[in-house]
Parts: sequence; C-alpha cells; structure tokens
Amino acid sequence: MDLDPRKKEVLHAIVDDYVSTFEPVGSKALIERHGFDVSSATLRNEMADLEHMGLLEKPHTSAGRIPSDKGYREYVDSLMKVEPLSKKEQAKIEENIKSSVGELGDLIKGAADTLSQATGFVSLTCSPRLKKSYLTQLKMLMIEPGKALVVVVLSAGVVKDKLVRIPNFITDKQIFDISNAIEKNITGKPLDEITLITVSSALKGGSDIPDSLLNQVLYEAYAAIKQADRMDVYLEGEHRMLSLPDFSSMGRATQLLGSLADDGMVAGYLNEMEAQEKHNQDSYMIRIGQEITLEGFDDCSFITTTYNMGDGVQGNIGVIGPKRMEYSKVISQIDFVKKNLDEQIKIINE
Amino acid sequence: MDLDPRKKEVLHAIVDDYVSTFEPVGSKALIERHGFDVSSATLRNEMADLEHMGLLEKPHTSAGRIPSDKGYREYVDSLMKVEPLSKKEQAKIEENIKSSVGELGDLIKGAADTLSQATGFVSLTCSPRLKKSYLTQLKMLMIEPGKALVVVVLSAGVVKDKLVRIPNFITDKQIFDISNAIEKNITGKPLDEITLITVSSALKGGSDIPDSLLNQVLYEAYAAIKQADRMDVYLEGEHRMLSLPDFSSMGRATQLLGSLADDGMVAGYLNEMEAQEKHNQDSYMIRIGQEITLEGFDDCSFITTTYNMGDGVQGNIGVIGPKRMEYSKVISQIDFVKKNLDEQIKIINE
DNA sequence: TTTGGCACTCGATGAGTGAGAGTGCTAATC
DNA sequence: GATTAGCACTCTCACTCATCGAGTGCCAAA
Repeated sequence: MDLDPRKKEVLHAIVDDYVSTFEPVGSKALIERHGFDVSSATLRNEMADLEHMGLLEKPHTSAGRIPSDKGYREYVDSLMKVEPLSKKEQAKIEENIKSSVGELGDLIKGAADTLSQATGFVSLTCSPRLKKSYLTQLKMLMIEPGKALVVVVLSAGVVKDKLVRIPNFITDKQIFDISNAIEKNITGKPLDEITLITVSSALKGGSDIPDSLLNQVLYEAYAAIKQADRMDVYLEGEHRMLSLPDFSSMGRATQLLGSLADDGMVAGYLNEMEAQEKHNQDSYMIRIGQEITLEGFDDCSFITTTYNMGDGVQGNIGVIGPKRMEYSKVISQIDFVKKNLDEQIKIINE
Repeated sequence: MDLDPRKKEVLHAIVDDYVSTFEPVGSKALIERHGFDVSSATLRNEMADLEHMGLLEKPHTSAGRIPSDKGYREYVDSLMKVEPLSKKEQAKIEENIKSSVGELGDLIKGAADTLSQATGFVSLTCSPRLKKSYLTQLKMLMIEPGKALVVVVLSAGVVKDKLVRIPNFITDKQIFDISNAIEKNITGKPLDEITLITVSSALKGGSDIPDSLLNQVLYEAYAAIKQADRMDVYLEGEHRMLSLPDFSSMGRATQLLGSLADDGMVAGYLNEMEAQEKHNQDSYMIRIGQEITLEGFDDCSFITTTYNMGDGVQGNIGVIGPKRMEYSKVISQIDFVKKNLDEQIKIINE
C-alpha cells in the first residue's frame, strides 16, 4: 500500500489514539492531540480518502473513525516502530521468569504467566513440534507386574514418559532386554519416521517370549513414542480478557472464552499459521481480526513467535489479545520474554 | 432448625421455584405453581416468619422472597431428596468417561470435563493427598551426563517422576547403586515421614563418591520424592459460568473468573474444607455462599466428594457453581461421575 | 388461625428531549 | 489544485418523567 506521508501520519495517529482511548477518533481530536498544522476539514478529507482505501471505518455516521483490519495491518507492516521496553519492565519480566525455576515445564508455564501478566492479555504457549527431533534413548522400567514406565529421551534433552500395561508375567529382565533391543533399533531416527514396524523389526524370534505377548509390549512402546509428539497448548490469563473494554459486552466475552476453552482448536490454528509462513522462522506471526479464520476471534489478534530448545527444536509462545492493542509494545514484550526463556532453557540444558 | 410441616413445604417450594426461574418468588406465584390450598395472605405470613428466622430474604421491599444462605443450607440438610439421574443422563456420562481412556491423568481430566459439561458449572478435581501413602520404589535413570530422571512409585500405583541435575561425572552405575540404596532405605515409609536425613542415612561413606557430590544427588532425590506430594488442582469449564444469569453482570463475572484463575487459592480452601470434616469421609462436602471464606464466592457453592485410587488414597472431585443450583441433581451428577471414575481407575489398576 | 381488602413501595419500561460530537458538502481563499 | 471556514445534518448518549405491575404489610372480619 503506497500512502503519501501525511496519510501515513494520519493513520498512525488514529491507530495510536484509538488504541489508547477506545473511542472513535474525530478530526478535531486529531488536531488537539497530535499537533497537525492543517485544519480539521483537511483532515476530514484525508480520513475520507483512507476510508475509501479500506483502512478506516466508521461505527456510525456521526462518529469518528476507527482502524479497519486492513488499517491495523498497514500499521503493523509499515508504520509502527518497535521500541525496547523500559528498564523497569525488563527487570520485572526477568525477575518473574527467573523465579519460575524447576523443570522445563514449570519454566515455560512461568514464561506464559509472566507474558500474560505483562500484557494483560491471554498468553499462549505450545510445546515444540518434535516430529523432526530424533530419539536418543528408550528405557522401559518395571513398576509392578503388568505395569511399566516407558521413558523416551529425544534430542534437545526432551524427556517424555508414559505408563503402560504389559502382560503380567513378563519379568524385569525381559523388559530390560526388550527395551534395549528397541533402543538399538531406533536410536537416531527422527520421530516421524518411526513406525510400529521399525520398532518391531529385528526383535521377533530373538526372544523367549511368545510373539503375541511381545507384540503387545512393542505396541505399547510404540504408542509411548508416538505420544511424545503430542502438541500441548497452554493458555493462561483468560480471565484478563474480561477486564478489557473490548469485551465488556457479556455476549462477546462469553463467546470468546468459550472458543478459548477449546485448546484443540487453538492448537490447530497455530499449526495452520505456521504452515503458512514457514519461510521466516524465528520472527513473528501476526494475525489481525478477520485474518483469523477461527469463529469468534473477529476482535482479536494473535501474535506468536518461537522459543528455542536447542538442536533446532522450537515451540511457540505468544499472546491472544484484542486487535485494539499496542502492537509495538506487545511485540517488545513477547520478544523480551522469549529471549529470557531461551536463555533459561539453555541454562537448564547446560 | 425445627420447622412446622407447612413452613418446610413453603421453603422447599421457594427454593425450587427460585432455582428454576431466577426470580424472587411471590405469594401468588407460590399458589399458582405449587397448589397450596391456603390463601396468599397466609403464605405471606409464613414467608414473613421464615424471613425472621433468617431463611429467606427480600432483594427489595416490593419483590418476592429468595432463599438466604441459611435457607439453602436448611434445604440441603433436611428438605431435599436426592434422586438418581435418568437413564439418558447416566448413559451420556458413562459414555463420556469411558471415551477418555489412557493414563490416569487423562481419565481424571475426562471425568472433570464430563462433570462440567453435565452440570454446566465449573468442575474441580484435585490429585490425591499422598502424605499417608508409602513409597514402594525409587529408581534413578541416567538421561545424559549431568541429568537423571527420578521415578517415584507410591502405593496405589501412583507414579511420579522428576528430571534432576546431578554432577557431571557421576556414572550410570553409580546412579544405579545410589538409587538402590535409597530405595532400600525408605521403601514402605509414608511419604510425610521421609526427610532428607532418612534419605541419606546409611549411605554416606559407603560409596566411592565424594560426600559433597553424593549430597547433591541425595538432595535431588529427596526433592523428587517431596514433589510427588504436590497437590494439583484442575479446574475445567470456567467459561460456562459466563452463561449463567447469576453472573451476567460483568463485574461479578470478572471477579469470579479472576478468583478461579488462582488455582492455589482454591487448592488451599479445599484443604481447609477437608480438615473441617475429617469424620465423614466418602460423603459430600458442601459449602454455600458466605460459608465459603474465600473472597468473591458469595454467590457460589462448592460441592465436592472423593474418588478412590485404592489403598485408601483419595482425591477430590466436585463442582463450583452458583449457589442458586439444583442441589439434588448436581449431587446425583457428581455421585454418578465419581462412581464411574472409581470404577475406571480400578480397571486401570487391575 | 385464616382470609379479603387496601394502601404503599419499588423496579422496570419506554417515550421524549437536549446536548454534544462528528460528518459531508459547498463555496471561498491561498 | 490544495486548503479552509461555515453550515446543515446525523446519530448516540444521558436524563427525566410517567406509568405499570408485582408484591408487600397490616388491619379488621370470619
């Protein structure tokens, strides 16, 4: 979109104003608050132009203008300048994240909490897609007769486990042997290339256990491996959306929280988003208003980026907020949280 | 509270009416809908009496009556009759719970989802208090140099694990020996009697690892054991509260969801409730309105019961709903979900 | 103890009104 | 050709006011 400089200024000013006041911006207000040295009539003409171009809208005839989805998009793509957070805000985020020590899961949860608190919106984290990471260890541990714990260790130090049932009279020693054999078979293979056949091959016949029982154990091991790839989406701070004027009508609020409650839907959309822009990894994915194809998110924006777990394994972190948000600030916040998270993960992993 | 029979009838009718209509109940409505064969004036007198006794309230002078917290309490304690669910409802719940197969965690989550869906309120589950359960196994598994997985197995078949850091040059074999020694030391002990000293005793000096490093490993093992006792509260269906007329004012809704977002607070209160009525295990704990000492739950009720994991280990399951609820029905629903959950857990554990 | 009658209270509803903010358009001006 | 002043017009919002109806409390009679 090619706008002459003044139109850019006007759009910029209207977005800024609307975001901070949540009130349609009129030509007079624009002069008062932004020191344009032209008359209100001139601005009215500019605004009418911007409206024809689809960048602004009017809620009704005698109100000021608000940015359209396209207007926000233009603002995000070409107008805004992302500035770093103040020292104070940085310190708060740093402190928050550092205090959520412990395991990886706690750390990510802590980052999500921090992000939601900082932005006042819903934060979203998604466990890394592990399809491409490879398996480094597989252990099966007898818990009691008939029950074993399968521990799957992946590259990037990710550990997953699953409690499975096995035939009752399989012994400690047998499980140990089986898991060693499986491990030998599949170590180093990317997760998405492991099939039940890969798991089983080279095992049958080499054991003193009847095939049918062995198959059961193998299947459980295989299921545990596949489950490691489960995509976990975690949303935090849903209630914060209720305090926003954007969702102060009960209807909208109900609908939004209802949609958010369906983790699976959000996870699916995240996947879709990622497929759309595979090119620029490590940068931001932004979806504004109706660009979001999910029902009920017309007044929202998604902003996500990736965090790094090493070995190229990446998860997602970001926010879901009202489309009327301070994009530049929110992006800084996400960016800073992400950096801190990356750092802490590195420390955990050595 | 000793009420003459007609007062009982009147209170019963008012609670029923108010719960289903959410409108203050007047003397006329009472006659129309409940076929009392006395005049409205008589009922007015009865209602005035019940109000003096603190069982009813008036929102304002010219409105009907609504039950007070004390009124609901009387209703719950002496008036209502709990009736079994219809076959249809039973079937739906059964089906729902059976479809959430997999690990214990999935099962409990599934039960919570089912309960929330059936009642339309927030469901609440809490992992069992494990203080009194004893340790049956402890294994440490080397993941990579410097990292080990501690697997803690408790009575009732509960398995917990934690990824810990250990000194870099401790070997596979050493970890194996240490975990065996610890296991020997504490197997059979109740969780709350295990201290760092119990874990360490009889180990020092008996190994070729320097004490300071050994201590680090022991401490991590101890931390993993202690963490097994972590009380996990899971709330599901918060958004459903928004659809209830009871919380249709934005202010109340915001406050309620804000409070619910603090899992820790709810967990703490649950503990407190349990301490108060240790006598009648396996039955219901009900808290109505202001009986709940947490801020912001004046219009809510908690109803919880316990589910059984075997060996006397019990977790909690229940709902948080508006105090204006069909208590008898909700109790039946909780009861039925609990029974199904108990059954499924038994199947998982054999 | 119950009942009919009556005056009174109070919230909800809806119509009417005026103020205020903002627009688009036209004609004059730079 | 771009800018501006002026003006008629539109639409929302807040406020007032009157009315309606459901429900109460109380009193006197049955």
